[in-house]
Amino acid sequence: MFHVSPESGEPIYRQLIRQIKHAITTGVLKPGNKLPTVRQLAVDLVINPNTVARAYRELEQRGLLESSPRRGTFVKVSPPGMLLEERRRRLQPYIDSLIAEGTVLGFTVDELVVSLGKTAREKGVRGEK
Amino acid sequence: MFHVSPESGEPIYRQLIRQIKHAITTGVLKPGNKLPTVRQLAVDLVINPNTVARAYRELEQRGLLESSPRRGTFVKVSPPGMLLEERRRRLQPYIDSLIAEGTVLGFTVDELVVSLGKTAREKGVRGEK
DNA sequence: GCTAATGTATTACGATCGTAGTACAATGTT
DNA sequence: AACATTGTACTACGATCGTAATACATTAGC
Repeated sequence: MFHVSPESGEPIYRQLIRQIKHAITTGVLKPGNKLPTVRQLAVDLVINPNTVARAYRELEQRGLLESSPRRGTFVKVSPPGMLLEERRRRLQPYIDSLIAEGTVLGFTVDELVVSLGKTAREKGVRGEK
Repeated sequence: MFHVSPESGEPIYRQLIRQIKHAITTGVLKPGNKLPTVRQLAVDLVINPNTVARAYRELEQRGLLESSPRRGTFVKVSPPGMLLEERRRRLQPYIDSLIAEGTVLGFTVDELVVSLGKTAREKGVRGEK
C-alpha cells in the first residue's frame, strides 16, 4: 500500500506521513478505514515498527488518525471538528511560504492564484463545497 | 536591521534567510543594495560570523545575493534571469504543500484561493505586473 | 479472567545539523 | 607591491534527530 526509500534523504516517518495524508486527500483512504498495524506495515516496508508508530502518532496528534491498542489505527471519522479559526491558523504558514517564495521568484499574486488553481484542477481536488 | 533570537528553536541562519528574503520581497532591500558585512552583522547580532556567512551563501546559491571578497554582499540586480520553466519548477513544492494541507483541513480550492489573495493583500504584495 | 495482538513508552546510538573557532584566499585601496 | 578588509574553507564539538532494540500497557476476543 505504501512505499518508502530510506536513501531518499527524506526521513522515513515523514515519507509515511506524506503518503498517508495523500491517500486521505485523494480518497484512497476514507474515514473509518483501517490502516495496517504498526508491526505489519513495518514488516512490509522492512523498517522498524517504531518508525511506523511515529508516523501514526504524529498524524493522530494532527487529528487525522485514531489509534487504540488491540483495535488498530483508523482514519478519523469526523475530520477535526475544528473551529474555522483553528483551521485557518494551521493553514496560514503554508500560505505565507507560498507568497514568500513566489514573490522572490518574481511571480505576481495573480500568477500564484492561477498556478494554485491549475495544480488543484490537475490533482482533481474539489473546487466548491 | 535584522534581529534573531537563538532560543526560538528556528536555526539562526534560517531566521536570517527568512528576514533577508522578506526584506527583499517588501522592497526594504532593493537590487543593488549592500548588505552588512559578514563580520559586522555577526557583531551586531552577537552571533558567529560563520552563521551569517552561511545565510549569505545559501541566498547566493538561490540567486538572490551576490558576494565577492572585499566588495561585500549585494542584492542581485537582475533577479534570476531564470526561465519561466525553472521558476515554476521551484514554486511547485509550495503549491503542492498548500493544497495538501488545505484539503486535509477541509478547505476547498476556492477557499484556498481566497485565503491566498487575502493574505497577499494584507502583506501589500503587488497583484499585477 | 486469560491471552494474544495491538499501540505506547523508554532507552540507546549513530548520523546529521547548527554553531563556533580558527585559518585561508581573494581583492579593492593606497 | 603591500595591506587591510572582505568573503570562504576547514575543523571541531555539542545538540538534536532518526531509527532501532526492547520492554511495557491496553484491550478485544475467547
